[in-house]
Amino acid sequence: MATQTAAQKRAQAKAQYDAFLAACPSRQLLDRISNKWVTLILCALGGDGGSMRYSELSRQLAGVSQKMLTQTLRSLERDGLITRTVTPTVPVTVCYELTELGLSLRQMMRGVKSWAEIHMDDVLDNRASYDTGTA
Amino acid sequence: MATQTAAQKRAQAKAQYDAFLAACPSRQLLDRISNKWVTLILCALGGDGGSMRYSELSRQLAGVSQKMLTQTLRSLERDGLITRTVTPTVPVTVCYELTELGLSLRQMMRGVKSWAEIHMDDVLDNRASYDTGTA
DNA sequence: CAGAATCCTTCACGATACTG
DNA sequence: CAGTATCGTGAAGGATTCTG
Repeated sequence: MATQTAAQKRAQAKAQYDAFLAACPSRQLLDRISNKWVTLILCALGGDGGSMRYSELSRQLAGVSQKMLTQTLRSLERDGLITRTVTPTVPVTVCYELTELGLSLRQMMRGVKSWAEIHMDDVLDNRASYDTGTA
Repeated sequence: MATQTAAQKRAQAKAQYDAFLAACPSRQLLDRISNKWVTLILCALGGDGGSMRYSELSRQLAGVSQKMLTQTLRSLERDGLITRTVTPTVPVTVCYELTELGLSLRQMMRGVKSWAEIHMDDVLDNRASYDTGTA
């Protein structure tokens, strides 16, 4: 059977992909996930119950357009980082949730988001120094 | 003296910034660092001796244009994540190195880059399933 | 070697309007 | 509520040329 194909492939994967190479698929993947909205969506999901509706996400990610939100969610769903669940109520209810895979990436993303918040003032100071020529 | 201004501000910073808010400076910072080239540059620096020349970076980050490389390096320098050292040899020698601040972010970035490489096949499988409609 | 400056294309993204 | 579809623009980013 081929039920372990993915596992087998993954066993070799660790040495196979290299994002430093332009043609490597992992370069494109890195490009997709190195994105403001991806970071924020992954951080938002798993916040409380681990499941959020479209409108909740829209509210939490202040300033995101429907287009960007939908587009990013689709991309994440396609890559298997989140699941989309439609409940046929009236009106319809859609919930997004992290998969195991998405959860594993969320750890890093939380780190990146926190880094930005924690070191904001350091960066601001550095910019001020750089701009005024202060060594 | 104002030598501890930065430290004082940082003491409050942890609760002050929130990247979920559109107007928060940390949102812009998150946008800047959530970037393919930023990730790759930070990963490249600190690789060996911790210092790299412009041409070395250019070679390592396959496919990067001079414009993007220079632009990203300037941005990182301005934010205090890397230092730029010019040695007036003939021809001139320029070395880039991570600062403490840059080093702290590099940890996350290495994680993100590794994640992309390690989970590439998982993502590829998920995409195939999504595209063919295979549940 | 390590850029700066210019031009030019494309596409990311927002705004708007419509649907089940 | 949770989208899809269309349009328009501004800016990101590549290619090219020039310089200390």
